[in-house]
Amino acid sequence: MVRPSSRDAILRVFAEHVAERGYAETALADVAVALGLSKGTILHHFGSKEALLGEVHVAYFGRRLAEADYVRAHLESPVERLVAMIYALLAAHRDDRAASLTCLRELVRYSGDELGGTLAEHIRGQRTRYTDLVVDIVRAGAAAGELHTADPRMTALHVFGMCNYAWTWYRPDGPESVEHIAGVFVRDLLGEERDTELARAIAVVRRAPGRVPAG
Amino acid sequence: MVRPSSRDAILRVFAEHVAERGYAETALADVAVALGLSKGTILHHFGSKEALLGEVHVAYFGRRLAEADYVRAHLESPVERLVAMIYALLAAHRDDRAASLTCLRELVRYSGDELGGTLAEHIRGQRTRYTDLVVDIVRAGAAAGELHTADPRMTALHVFGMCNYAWTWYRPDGPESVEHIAGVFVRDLLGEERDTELARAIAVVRRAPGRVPAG
DNA sequence: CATTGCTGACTGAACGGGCGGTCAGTTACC
DNA sequence: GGTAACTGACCGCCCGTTCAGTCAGCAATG
Repeated sequence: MVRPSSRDAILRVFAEHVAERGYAETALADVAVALGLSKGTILHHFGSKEALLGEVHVAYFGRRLAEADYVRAHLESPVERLVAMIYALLAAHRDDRAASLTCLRELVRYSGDELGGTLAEHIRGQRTRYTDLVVDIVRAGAAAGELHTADPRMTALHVFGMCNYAWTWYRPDGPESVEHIAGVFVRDLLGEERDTELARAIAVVRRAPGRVPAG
Repeated sequence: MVRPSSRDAILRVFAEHVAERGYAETALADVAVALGLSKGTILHHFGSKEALLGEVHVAYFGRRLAEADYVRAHLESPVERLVAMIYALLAAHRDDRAASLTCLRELVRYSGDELGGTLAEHIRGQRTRYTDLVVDIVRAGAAAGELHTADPRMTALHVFGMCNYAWTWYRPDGPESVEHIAGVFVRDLLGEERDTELARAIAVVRRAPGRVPAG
């Protein structure tokens, strides 16, 4: 295999395997042969299997946070921002598929407060930041009277569940497009079609940095 | 340990372990010592670790389906039925906790079309039936003009995600009660407080069969 | 240019622990 | 005494991790 940056290739193939089979069912030996490398090389670069998973998480959340910052910078109204976040989360299932599936499958490894080194702590920090971003959007929308909620944090968790759970049923080659799904979800949540907001949100998210172009 | 029906005890403790650690990280030996049994006994009753997981799934979905049938029989309006299903799904996180967590964690094992014997097929059948129940409720509500959706199946998946994803953050001893969470979700979805429907739904679900009283 | 020595990617064999599963035999109950 | 629950020792595989060593590139040296 080529010399430079096997790291990225390892990360990518590892994520693909975990996305498909799950972490525990993924053997480093399989990843190695898929890359034409030896098992030893993978450990040489990352030290342990767990660290490898950690790096996939950090990279994924880095991308989502960059995207979110871009949305925040380019859309003003809370409704548009919220719609954009919904679309972004769903689009990641299609365009950043391996990492999305990996992180959503193995989410729980970094949710509890169990210790786990500085890496795990960092990942928890990223998650908290992302969550807070959406909570703030919901709160702002409620304050502006543009959307209604009895509890912004719960509504944010509602949104995360609605979008993230799609990993269990969404298939890129399925009949429903991400744009259609986002449209339905937005309508469910906001009570009416929001086609203009949706169109703007889609346009902004598509231009956002940190996105992996559809494979 | 007592002689009769170790089966149920094994199933229960196994589910508790999987709920806490995950399937792959659960060792049958640990379950055995927790029960004061030997590993051999567990295999003697269930044949394999996988079969054990399967039985937890079957029992869990059996309970949810019994509950759903009861709701269907005791509530007429689609809105009330939908509210009841939301409450039931959330309440299971509290009252049927070990099985809920186990099944939601390991959901994916029975979602793909990968083969897996008659048991896996049976479980897929249960899941399909449950999904269809909710899709039908949404469709009926839309037809009656009582709720709006651009796509009943997507809206049903929205509801499942919203409720099921709670496994990643809901804690029985947390600040928010299941009733509060259900109230917020229902409001998010239906656009306004639905306190009377929620109260009726809660009352019906609490009387439903197949429920495990809060531990 | 040839030599030397360093660095870091890479290898492959071996290790060792964990764990699901097997089985021949024992115990307890009807 | 037949049946079913139960045991505990054992097997064998899988897989993450270790490690001593190879090889390619490269910079400094003369």
